[in-house]
Amino acid sequence: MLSTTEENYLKALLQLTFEQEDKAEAGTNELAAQLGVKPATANDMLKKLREKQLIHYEKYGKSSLTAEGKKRAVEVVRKHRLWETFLYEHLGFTWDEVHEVAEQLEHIQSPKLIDRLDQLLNYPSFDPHGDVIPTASGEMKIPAKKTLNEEQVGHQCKMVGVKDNSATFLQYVDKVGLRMNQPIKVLSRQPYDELIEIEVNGLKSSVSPRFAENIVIVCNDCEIRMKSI
Amino acid sequence: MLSTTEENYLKALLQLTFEQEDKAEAGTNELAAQLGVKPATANDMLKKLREKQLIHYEKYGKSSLTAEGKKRAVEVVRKHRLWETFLYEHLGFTWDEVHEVAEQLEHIQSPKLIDRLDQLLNYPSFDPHGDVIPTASGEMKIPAKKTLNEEQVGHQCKMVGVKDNSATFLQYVDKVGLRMNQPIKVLSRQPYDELIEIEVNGLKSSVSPRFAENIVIVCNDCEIRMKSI
DNA sequence: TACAAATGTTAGACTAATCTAACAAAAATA
DNA sequence: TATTTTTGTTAGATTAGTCTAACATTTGTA
Repeated sequence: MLSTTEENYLKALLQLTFEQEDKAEAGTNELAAQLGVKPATANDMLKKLREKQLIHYEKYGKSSLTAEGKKRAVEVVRKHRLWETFLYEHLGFTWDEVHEVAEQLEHIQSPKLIDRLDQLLNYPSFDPHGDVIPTASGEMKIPAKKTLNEEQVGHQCKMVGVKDNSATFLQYVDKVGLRMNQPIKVLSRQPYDELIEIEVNGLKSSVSPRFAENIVIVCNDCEIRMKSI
Repeated sequence: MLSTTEENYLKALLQLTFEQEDKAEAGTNELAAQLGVKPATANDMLKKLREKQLIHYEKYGKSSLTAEGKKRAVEVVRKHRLWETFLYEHLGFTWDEVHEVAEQLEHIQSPKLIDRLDQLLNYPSFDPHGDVIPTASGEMKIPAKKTLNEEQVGHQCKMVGVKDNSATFLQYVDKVGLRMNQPIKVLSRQPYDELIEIEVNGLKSSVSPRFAENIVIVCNDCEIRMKSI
């Protein structure tokens, strides 16, 4: 059984090596910064986690998760995101309030609790921030990226980037009410002029195809490919 | 902010001095036994909690909670029992499974979480074991004790004691399936012979008034008096 | 009441997680 | 390439919570 602290180190390492970018290793200082501890502290823990065969680490080298370490880290992330979803959907927390409490709840040890929570929430694939919730077997469903104009009517998606970085475009994006990771619903597409009607945070707008093809989105409802971790 | 350990000591002291019997103090060995630690360990913590003005304690004397300590302990009990109720009612845990997980969940720090959970559960007064859940203001609704023959038809109650301690009677109690603290439902009362039909753990039985007046119960549905703590 | 048993305390040690300060290695750059 | 900067490590100290072993006090009883 891992301590809360050990779990946090594994989670931080996962976030640095897997989720943020696709570099496979993280440095000691970097990890320490992520966790809000001093490098000396992180260094001790790295040695301890290597002893437990949860990470790969060599003196003066970068660190990465072993298969077992990755599995444990993914379990923590899964719990975190399921709790966030529960707090948001069943207890009326706002999306910015859920994280802090989920940081505590993610360390509760009870496989049955997490299974049942997953069931209660109807096996969600995304948390309130739009992040992917790993399945019980540790797989992550990664939604394919596309642009807003390719999205089907009736589907939900979220913006994860833009193709045009001009000030004019970005100001327009802002005016329409689009924010990174905020859910977007595609309401309709006018046959006459191809205008796309969307709803963001309760606010409805119509955007042109020209605009829409510069908004990179991930679709929550579309076919997804599994990323085994 | 109290540590998980400190909270556990306060809760244990509450259980020893308030819930089990009505003696107002507990000894160091007794407290240590309750928590599964050695007396030396408990002794250190007693000094620490006295420093924080959460308990009354003097060298070689018994310990008891201060007003502030009692308040903190009741909060922990409240959280424990609300979580038990949630696990039982919303996640389909059996009543014997809830305790272990609630021991972990009771230490989650988030007033909002507990308020919302209370609301979700519709402000319950009893947990799945039939124990009283303190209110948000720290009051406990104490159900009045009476005997089974005084209970109304349709009400739920639980056995908390017996008046007759003879072997004959106790064996009969056992045969009917009655256990301490197990929910009993009063199904009907025959007008002809006054036999009381009850249901315990799915098992239906009929008992005589003579039998019923020797079973001490608390009624979950009846009027209750508030015990401010 | 005196002694034995029960209860409670102290001292010293251990582990986990943290820190600071000094030092070592690797990387960047002049 | 030599030097500076960044990065990483080690040593030693600290805090919380625990232990064992020895000692002290209180309680109960012969």
